Amino acid sequence: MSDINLALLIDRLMRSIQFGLQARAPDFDREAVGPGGGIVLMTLADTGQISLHDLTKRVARDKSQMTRMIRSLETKGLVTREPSAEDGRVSLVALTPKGEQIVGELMQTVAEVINDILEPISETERATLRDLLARVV
Amino acid sequence: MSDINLALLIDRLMRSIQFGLQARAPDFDREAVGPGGGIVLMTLADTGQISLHDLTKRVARDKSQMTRMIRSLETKGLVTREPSAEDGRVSLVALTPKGEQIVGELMQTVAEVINDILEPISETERATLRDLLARVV
DNA sequence: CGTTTTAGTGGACAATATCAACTTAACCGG
DNA sequence: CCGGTTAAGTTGATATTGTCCACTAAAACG
Repeated sequence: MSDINLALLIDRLMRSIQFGLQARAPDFDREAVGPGGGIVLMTLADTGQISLHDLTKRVARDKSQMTRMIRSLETKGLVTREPSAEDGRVSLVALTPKGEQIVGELMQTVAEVINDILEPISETERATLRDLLARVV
Repeated sequence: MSDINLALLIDRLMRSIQFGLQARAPDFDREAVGPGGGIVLMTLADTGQISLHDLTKRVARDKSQMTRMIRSLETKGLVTREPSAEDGRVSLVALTPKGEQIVGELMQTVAEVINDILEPISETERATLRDLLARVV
């Protein structure tokens, strides 16, 4: 039928993931980065070094918010910032070794949680789901 | 490969929807229910009259948050609450006629936005996506 | 050059989330 | 029937996140 409640489905799915992670958070979120920080870290693991501006667009958050988030992660020693050589305005963000380690643990836990959630659908269907989502974003 | 960045994909998709809606918000969000209120209203349209407790579980939010949200929607005249006859603890929430109208406009706009976002995939693929999501939540 | 974008920062404030304590009503075992 | 326990809702306090706007400094542009 209609696209109408796709939004509700996605919202509920997102919530399920958050809840699942939260239940296990004590095991892995030692640095207390929270959900927002987790998304930023995982995105950084995905992209490698990236400008704050591009990172902001990628995770679709407010730029001022991103400034604060990066600063918080920086003081925890998980990311570094260095000014760009070509453009004096941009600052490039990247994971530190410690950040890499943290994001590794995080992604493993996320994978486990999502694996649980996707239990009702088959392996090939999961691949289909990932493919469809990747194409629309 | 891995399930790892499915979380990122879903987050980005959710964000896209929010942004798309926000851009059009002045056209339809006259009652200023905001994203949270919108989800509650659409869920109510889905379920019909429902207890606050079940509603809370359905949208996976905190019960205290839900209390406040419903009260806010109530003062806007979009929902009603009536105590359950069978159980003196539960209060049943439902849309008012005005709420029905608002949620109608909202769902139409949501459908348009999602339609735009899903542009890169075909009609049958959209059906597949909806089906898969519905089965995992 | 002067003007206009663009990347990033900072402040103020609104919206949501989270956690714990509390009230009242149902439930349940004796 | 009664006391203890669980469940539904409410309230309060606080943390986190989101949003908007003004501002600086460095490109880009004509």
